[in-house]
Amino acid sequence: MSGRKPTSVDVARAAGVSQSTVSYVLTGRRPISSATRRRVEDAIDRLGFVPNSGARALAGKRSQVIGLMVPFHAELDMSVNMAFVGAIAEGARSRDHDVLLVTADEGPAALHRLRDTRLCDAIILMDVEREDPRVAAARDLGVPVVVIGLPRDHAGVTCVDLDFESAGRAAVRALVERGHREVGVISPASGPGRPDMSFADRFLAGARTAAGDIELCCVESRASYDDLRSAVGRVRTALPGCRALVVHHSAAVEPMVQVLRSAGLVPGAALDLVGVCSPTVAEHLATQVDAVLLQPEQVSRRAMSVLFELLEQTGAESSGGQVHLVPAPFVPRSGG
Amino acid sequence: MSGRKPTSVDVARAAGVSQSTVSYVLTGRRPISSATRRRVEDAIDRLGFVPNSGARALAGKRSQVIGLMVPFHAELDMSVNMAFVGAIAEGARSRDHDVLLVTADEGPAALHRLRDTRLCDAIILMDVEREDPRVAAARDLGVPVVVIGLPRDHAGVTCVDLDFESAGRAAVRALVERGHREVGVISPASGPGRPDMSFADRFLAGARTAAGDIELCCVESRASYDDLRSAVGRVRTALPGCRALVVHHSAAVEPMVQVLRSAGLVPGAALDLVGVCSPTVAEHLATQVDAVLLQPEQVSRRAMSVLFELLEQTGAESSGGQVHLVPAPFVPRSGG
DNA sequence: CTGAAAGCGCTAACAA
DNA sequence: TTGTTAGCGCTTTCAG
Repeated sequence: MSGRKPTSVDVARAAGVSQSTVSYVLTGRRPISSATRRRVEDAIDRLGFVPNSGARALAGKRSQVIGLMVPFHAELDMSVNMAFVGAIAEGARSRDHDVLLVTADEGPAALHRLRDTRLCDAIILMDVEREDPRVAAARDLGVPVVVIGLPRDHAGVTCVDLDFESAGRAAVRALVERGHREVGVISPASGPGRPDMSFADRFLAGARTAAGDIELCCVESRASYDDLRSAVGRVRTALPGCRALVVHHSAAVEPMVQVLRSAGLVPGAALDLVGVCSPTVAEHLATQVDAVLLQPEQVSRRAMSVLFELLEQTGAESSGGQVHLVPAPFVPRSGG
Repeated sequence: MSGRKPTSVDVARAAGVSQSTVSYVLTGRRPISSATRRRVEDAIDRLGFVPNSGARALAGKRSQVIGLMVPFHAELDMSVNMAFVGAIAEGARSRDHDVLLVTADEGPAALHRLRDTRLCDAIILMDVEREDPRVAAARDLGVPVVVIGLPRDHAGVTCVDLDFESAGRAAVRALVERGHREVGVISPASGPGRPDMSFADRFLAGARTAAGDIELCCVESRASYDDLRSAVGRVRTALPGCRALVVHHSAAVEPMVQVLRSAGLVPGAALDLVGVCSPTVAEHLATQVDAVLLQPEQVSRRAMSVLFELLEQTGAESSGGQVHLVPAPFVPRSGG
């Protein structure tokens, strides 16, 4: 039983090389003859050597950690959020990085803290809405930041988000193509916890574009039955002949199907329903409906690749401030 | 504009003290006269000094980071999971620590990695079920670990979990006290992603204890409408006169209320329903039902306090291996 | 292609 | 109560 945990010095001794050579084998920052490389690598896994992250961060000025700011409000759709987080964690690991989690209610101060402690090399902000004090802080943080969402004033900040506008277009277009002349659109309600969701408006803008001279009735609703039932009621009051609905809210799609079924309006038969939701929700639906898929994993993957591009730049070139919109594919109900 | 970011040396110079004094002011590991303490603290926030976490970890042998292993399977109730995570993050920050996130599918290897890199001082494993390879790894990791869940072989590992057994007792007892002689219990189904949920069994064990000579009909169901409807059907087939139901599944409670209402069985009127769910779910319910509250935040808080106790011990005393069960309070529907 | 040596910015003896 | 000093375990010049 070796008492102490092995260091790169131990590895160097075991391999009969200098300690810096061990480091260079690890970092790959200079050519190493395959002979010594093998001896070092052998020593490494013979001793079970793992580099000390603190020492590495101190000497190398990089922690190999990505900061991730996550919202924990009860109002949000947590299963979707978890999908974001999971994919981000995966993307980080696949690039030999780790993820440090901070809660959104630590606010802009957390960004400065993460920078100043040098705890992480780059930061991802989830769930950024129209107005958000973190965006200003991110802009001149001096550390690469990628924002998930599309804030109003996003000049100089790299943003990745779902393309809600094209999602709105796709949803309505699908219904128009099925011959509908009247369409109801049910958007997530902006509650007290969500003062300014830009995505709802972007979705509606897209929907209106696709509608052209088609009648559109837009109402808001939370994801509960009773609210959805009343939302459907409002649509049918405004547009009595309407047989086409769009629900823009992952968590509302399943309840909506139930509401409609219990009102005798089976989606796919009595009316057409387009659900705008995550793939998980779409798959678990008993009744097949048309879907516009919001894919959190895709957004996360994109965010990670953009983030690591920023990270690889020297810092001078600063290709920041771009907006990346991830498409939301339309998937007709099984059988087209 | 000061170019470089200030270090403790800069602070020392500005305060006219030695660098170690700055360190001692920060760590509080030795008495400092209030006079110099003030001068140091002034210098600190005049310069905006923040200690470098890498250097601190390297020198101090503590990273001030808690590792958190989170499950990301789609089968799980993500909103509940997020509540766990949020409360853990909060608990860490309130003790001046941060949280490093790793995904459960990195498995036991991640535990070794976290230990060997010295990335974190302690680890929390979420969602540990009956058999879990991570438990063995945790047992002799040499780093404090707290497990959320109750694995079969938990000797030598500190566990924190909800007290599902007493929750089961409370749920059934409440119905018995309301005069019911026949009770249906609907448990979460153990799908392919969840081979061995110990909590479902513990809940049922509690339910059976409280039942005594009362008729109990236990069925499994997933959280969707159609499944729940069929589950209710099965109960009513077995126990035609049964007017008392328990649903043990946060995500199933709201759908269940709908299923019952649409069958003309309004909870609280035609029958009594006890929902075993998180406070969030209970609050958002339109129809008031009796509830046994599973409080993820309480579990997290407990886990954190236990973890920090372990962390404060020298390591010799090893008060590990204890099991901490967090009670699930029964809350009668409004008005008692 | 490899080695020697100087830090990175802290903590914690050891001295006073 | 405070200062001096020796590391922590790496990365990265600077020399060969």
